[in-house]
Amino acid sequence: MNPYQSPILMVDSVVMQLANDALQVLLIKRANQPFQGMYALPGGYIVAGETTVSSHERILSSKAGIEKQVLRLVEQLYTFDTVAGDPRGHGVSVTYMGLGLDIIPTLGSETQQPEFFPINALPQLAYDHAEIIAYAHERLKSKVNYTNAVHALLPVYFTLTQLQSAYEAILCRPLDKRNFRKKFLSLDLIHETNEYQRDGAHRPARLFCFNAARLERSPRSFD
Amino acid sequence: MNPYQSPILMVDSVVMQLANDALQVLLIKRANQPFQGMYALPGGYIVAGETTVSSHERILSSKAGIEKQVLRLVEQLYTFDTVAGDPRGHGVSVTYMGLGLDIIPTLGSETQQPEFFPINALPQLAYDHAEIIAYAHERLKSKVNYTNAVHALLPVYFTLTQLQSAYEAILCRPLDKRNFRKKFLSLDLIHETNEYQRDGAHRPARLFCFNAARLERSPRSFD
DNA sequence: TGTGTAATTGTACAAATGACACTATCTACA
DNA sequence: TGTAGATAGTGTCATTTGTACAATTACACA
Repeated sequence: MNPYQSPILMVDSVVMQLANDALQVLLIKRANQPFQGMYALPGGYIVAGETTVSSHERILSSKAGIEKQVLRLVEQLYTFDTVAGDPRGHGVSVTYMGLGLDIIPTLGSETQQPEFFPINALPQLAYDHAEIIAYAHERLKSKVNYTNAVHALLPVYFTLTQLQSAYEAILCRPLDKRNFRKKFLSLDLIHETNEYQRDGAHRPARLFCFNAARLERSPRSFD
Repeated sequence: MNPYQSPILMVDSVVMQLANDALQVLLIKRANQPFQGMYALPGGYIVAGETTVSSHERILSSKAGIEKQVLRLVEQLYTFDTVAGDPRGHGVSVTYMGLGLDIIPTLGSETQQPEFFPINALPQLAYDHAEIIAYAHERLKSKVNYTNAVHALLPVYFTLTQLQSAYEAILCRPLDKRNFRKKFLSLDLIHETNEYQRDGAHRPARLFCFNAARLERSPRSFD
């Protein structure tokens, strides 16, 4: 059917969420050689009849029990040639980034101990997965500067403090509270509600909400 | 050898250069079905033992006689699933963008009438290639705003007027001469030389030169 | 009612952006 | 030789944006 012998096609996935004031990445412990016992991104081979997108969904479901509805933003990252020094031999890996909230990985049909790790405290990783995660992190950092992408990491109703914490976790640096609020509110990406979050022995925080549930560009960049 | 049946892997290439004050895209006329006689991006199948990068080089050489040294900037764009309504059937296409100067396409070993067309006056295109070109154009527009990517489209020594024309061709809008010069010079991406270009019956223009021959980010964006 | 805790708000200075028009320098030709 | 034609080169002001910085508000609990 196919007169050409293609390289092996794979998908690797960088699933991220916020927890404990940090951006966290989903990793699995490899059950088999190569890199047995080491951590890696969930990934696998693309089979006939699959698009890269549907393959990505299948692999996350089977390896970490994560169904596609759980990911509130999915974006293709980059396609890597995996030749030099890669024990898998010659192949091509299409990588995706998935963002969500309160994701609880479970043992899928292929049990692989899925677990989230803070992006700044990752274990040693198999393959070139450390580079792929660094690439995903850069992409996310830049994306939150000119889009509402952070919506995929937050609940529908959130406080400005939560929003700022999300940006600080993604950008890995502290932000000035007054400047952050002034700037973000001027972008017209969110609107206030009349609800408040009562949290403890202090003034309650007003809850806000994104205008659009889907990815949207802001008129100018955040930073 | 490969226990999995992968989709067909392809590479498509968006080669661009400046000519006649316009950004131009390399197209070939298809010799075979499907889309026989229509224009398309140069592209082809990735064969065993090739990376996507080496496949891209081979395909440009064989289909348009363009050797890799001629492209002064090559960047991967995106990987498209080619399923819905695509006569090739199920496949995955990795797309690259290549930028150069004074590229003269020739009939390669696979003769396909390669020719440059202005990006704003393209003929009807095969497959989803119009979308791929639009994607490449968006990428380039955004890239020249925060990098020195335009260096790949200009000669080593160039005038500020040439530089501005390049930006206008890429961004498809006129720019203010004084603001453009002030802004660009403040970015520290180029330096002046003591050479002048004598062109006709008017004041000669000073020649400038990029500081770095490779891709470099500018401290802030251009636009 | 006082204390602790987090939420909310404004000002002043620096930097960047954007609109806008005239002078300089060369060639060619009368 | 000097004048016309053509492109190169340059500065100011008003507006917007970025950035540094601290006091007050509203609630829970003791």
